Order: sequence, then structure tokens, then C-alpha cells
Amino acid sequence: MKIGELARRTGASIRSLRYYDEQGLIKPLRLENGYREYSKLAEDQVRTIQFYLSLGLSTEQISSFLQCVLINKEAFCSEILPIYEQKLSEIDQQINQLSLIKSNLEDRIASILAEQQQP
Amino acid sequence: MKIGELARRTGASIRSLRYYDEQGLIKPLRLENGYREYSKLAEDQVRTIQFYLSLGLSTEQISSFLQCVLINKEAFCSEILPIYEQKLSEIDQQINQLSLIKSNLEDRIASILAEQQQP
DNA sequence: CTTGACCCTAACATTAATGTCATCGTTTAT
DNA sequence: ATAAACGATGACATTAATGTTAGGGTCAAG
Repeated sequence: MKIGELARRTGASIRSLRYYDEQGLIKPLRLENGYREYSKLAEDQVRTIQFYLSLGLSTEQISSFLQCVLINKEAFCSEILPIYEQKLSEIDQQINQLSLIKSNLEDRIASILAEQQQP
Repeated sequence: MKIGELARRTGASIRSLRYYDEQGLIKPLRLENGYREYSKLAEDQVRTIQFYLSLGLSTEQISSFLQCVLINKEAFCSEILPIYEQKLSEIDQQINQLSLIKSNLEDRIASILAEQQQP
């Protein structure tokens, strides 16, 4: 299947599929005219890539374990656990940071509203 | 006071102070030789800018109410409440998004650990 | 007058996935 | 053979505050 069809089937843009190729996530065969030729498995592979991207992992991280998880269950791929744990720790940090800001904002909003009530 | 001293006093980098100038947040006088000359008030102004930046507001947003809050209490500056509320809503959205990812990560980590326990 | 410590502007880099555009070759149907 | 649809590559843009560097002025102390 060519790139347009794969894009239609997965919802990924043609641009993104070319980028995944460039980053080594999916290397399709090349026809004699230079066109990318994707196997039937590519659809699953792209969905897998999309899923890990939605977890906030980078293409570089994904590339480090993608081949393994396409064949095995995640538990079999020892590279993936430390990546998950690192990402989780980043996310926790970000949530904490945002929660701090949120508290500050709420306090200031409350204080403005209070002053407008009793001027 | 010149830019280096203001930088030392506030912890902002010289580069940042020049950027605030460029963005219209603080327009110091210019000496005949072109040097920026900051008044004694500038120190407070920079700290105020730093505070609003730490709330995640953009220089453009800050510039829309900075002059007012430097003179009055926040409650007097009608521009600021909608900006706070919009920012709060963005933060809530981001926290929700991150929490979703966090749950997914925790689930997958737990499932990997479970499989390694009972293979 | 020279050195060192300041100051200035302008420009590019940073991050990472994706969008967009220009330019070109290929294939297919009429 | 020509037009439409598709594919390829390459380059630039996106966001926003800050870092960095290059190339030059200014000033004060020795």
C-alpha cells in the first residue's frame, strides 16, 4: 500500500508518515519509482506509534523499543519500563508546577472578587 | 541605574531586560551614549514582571495591564480578571490532559510489573 | 594610551512534531 | 497526449522567552 492509503487508514498525515520514516520508526520498501510501499503490518505499526506519541514519548524514545513491542508484549521489552518511569516523573513534576500556578491564580481571582464586593 | 546593576539586583538576565524593553514592558530612559538608564522604580517593576511570567502569562498579556497594576491594586484593573480566568481554564485543561497520561502510564507500569512477577 | 569592564545592536539557536509550499516525476484514465 | 491524482524531496514556518556570539562603542583607572 502506498503512503496516501496508509494515511487515510490511520489518520496520520502523509507528512507525519514521511517523518516517521525519516526518524527510523517505519522504513517502508521503495518501489522502483521511489514510491514508499507499506506492508499490511504498517497500519498496526502506525497506530502503535500514535499511541506512544499520545503518551508524550518522543520519536527517539519510541524508536528505542518499537521493534520489540511490535513482536512481544511490553513486559518483555526491558527498555520500556525506565522510559515509562522517567516520563511519569516528568508528568508528576509538570502537574505539581501547574497546580502551584493554579492555586496562585485562584487566590488572586478570589481576592479581586472580594475587593469588588466590599470596596 | 544601568542594565547590569538592575540585572544583578533582580536576577533577570541582561538579555531578558532588553527583551522586556523591546516588548514595551519597561522602557528605560536612554543616556546620550545610548545606554539604558533605569529609575529606582525599575527594580519593583521587574519583580512584578517576573511574578506574572511565573504565572505563565505572556509578555503581551502582561503589557496589557502592567501599567495599571504598578499604580493600583489588581482589583482596580479590569483587564486582569478575564486574563486570570482564561489562564486558569488553560491550566485546568493541561492538568486534565496530564492526569490522563499519568493514569495510562501508571496502568502500563503496573501491568508490566505484574507480568514480571508471574511469568 | 591602553586595558578591563560595561554597554549597544543584530542575528541565530533552542525543541519537536507537524503544516505548508514549491518544484518535480509518475501513473492512470480519457 | 493530456489532465488529474498521486508520490517524492527540500525548505521554511510554527511558539516565546532566553542563551549565545559577533562586532563595535564607551568609560574609568592605571
